[in-house]
Amino acid sequence: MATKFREKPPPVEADTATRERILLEAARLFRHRGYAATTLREVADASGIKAGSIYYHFESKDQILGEVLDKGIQVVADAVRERVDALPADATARQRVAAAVEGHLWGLLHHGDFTSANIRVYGQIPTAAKNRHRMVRRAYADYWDALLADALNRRELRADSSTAVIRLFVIGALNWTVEWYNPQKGSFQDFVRQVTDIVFDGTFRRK
Amino acid sequence: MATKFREKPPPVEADTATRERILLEAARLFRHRGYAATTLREVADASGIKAGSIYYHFESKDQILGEVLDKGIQVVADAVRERVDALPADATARQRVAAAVEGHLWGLLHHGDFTSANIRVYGQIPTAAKNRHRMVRRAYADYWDALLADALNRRELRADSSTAVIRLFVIGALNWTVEWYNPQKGSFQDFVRQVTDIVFDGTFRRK
DNA sequence: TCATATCTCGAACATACGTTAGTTAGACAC
DNA sequence: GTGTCTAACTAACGTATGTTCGAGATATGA
Repeated sequence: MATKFREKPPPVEADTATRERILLEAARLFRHRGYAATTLREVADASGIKAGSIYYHFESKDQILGEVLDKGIQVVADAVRERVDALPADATARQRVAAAVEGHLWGLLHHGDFTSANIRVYGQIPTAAKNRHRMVRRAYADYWDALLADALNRRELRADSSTAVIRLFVIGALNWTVEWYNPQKGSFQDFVRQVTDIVFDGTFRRK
Repeated sequence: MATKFREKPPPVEADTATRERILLEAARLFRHRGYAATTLREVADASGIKAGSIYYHFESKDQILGEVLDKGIQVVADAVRERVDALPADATARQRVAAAVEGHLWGLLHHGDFTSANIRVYGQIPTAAKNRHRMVRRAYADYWDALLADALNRRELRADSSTAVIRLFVIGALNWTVEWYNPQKGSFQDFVRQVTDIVFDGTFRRK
């Protein structure tokens, strides 16, 4: 039988509001309870709908997880690129990495539920979900590798560790700040300054 | 009716072997799947017994979690104290912190299932379990605070960040290494050197 | 006003979970 | 040999989960 085409395709984003709401509450719950411990009934409750209604917006709990994970990386990557791209062409590597650190921290801490959900949950999800999400992570890691390789070429980066180790160490350290950063103790800008100082120059005075 | 006392109390550790086995496999599964996603039937399977038998050794799944969490901190704290205590009395603060970093990394990476389970799961457990475990964490944090306060007094530590921020940043960065450390890429000692260098002196050359 | 598309609801489903209880087999003491 | 302790087993219980599905409600457009 012949397929009947619509004259006008329906709006791709039918009801954005509750869909976003579901993602937001899911991220918050994944962050604080983990993926398996979070029930769709809780997500629905927090979103002001019933559990069955979730399936109008998503195909499965797994799909919600996927979107939460992706967004957790995306908000950070966007904030980083925005700040690095805003620099003048003759910026030093140190300035570029500083901009990346600030962007990373900003995205991380201003979308804490998505980023923390990503960080906390990623290690514990089935391989299939991991594989689907891996590309997004890989792209962001590559961006940092390029940034650090450039800093090494310009002889601004210290050379006694590989750039891979530096990247893993620094991003790991930055990521973990979402677990202990307290916005009530000083301004965000001051926090960025402290963290950037430690990343660049370490914690001890020079011997 | 009168309670009848035993002449000889039974051995406190009746069957240590399978009990330890259960803890080990539970830690491994908690690490890789999370607490809620790990079933006692999986733990039992991995331990070579049946699910019901777990209740001969433990009162509940919660109790297993508690012991896994505690051990995750304890193995690290022990390794740190051992190395710091072995230093001569006139050791510099830098030497003392270096010993602590090495101890932390050693405990962390040589008992990866317990330490990683602790790190990954702690943020996602019910408040009751968190409160029970909090003291153990607090004690270890205090130890580092003392170490760093001493380094600050001796003017070896840089003074432009609070010791609390430094402790949180450094321990967070160290903890995260369990997520990416690869023993097949270089020796443990070389890894410790790289990480210690970054912690002390940062990633960039001095301006 | 009617028809259609959008969104939500409520009830049900099969499955899987932590936990309990009763039982059994072997080891050791008297 | 009898009784007791240890350590494991099997089977079952009640509950909660992700998901499905048909039926309403609301709004939009002809």
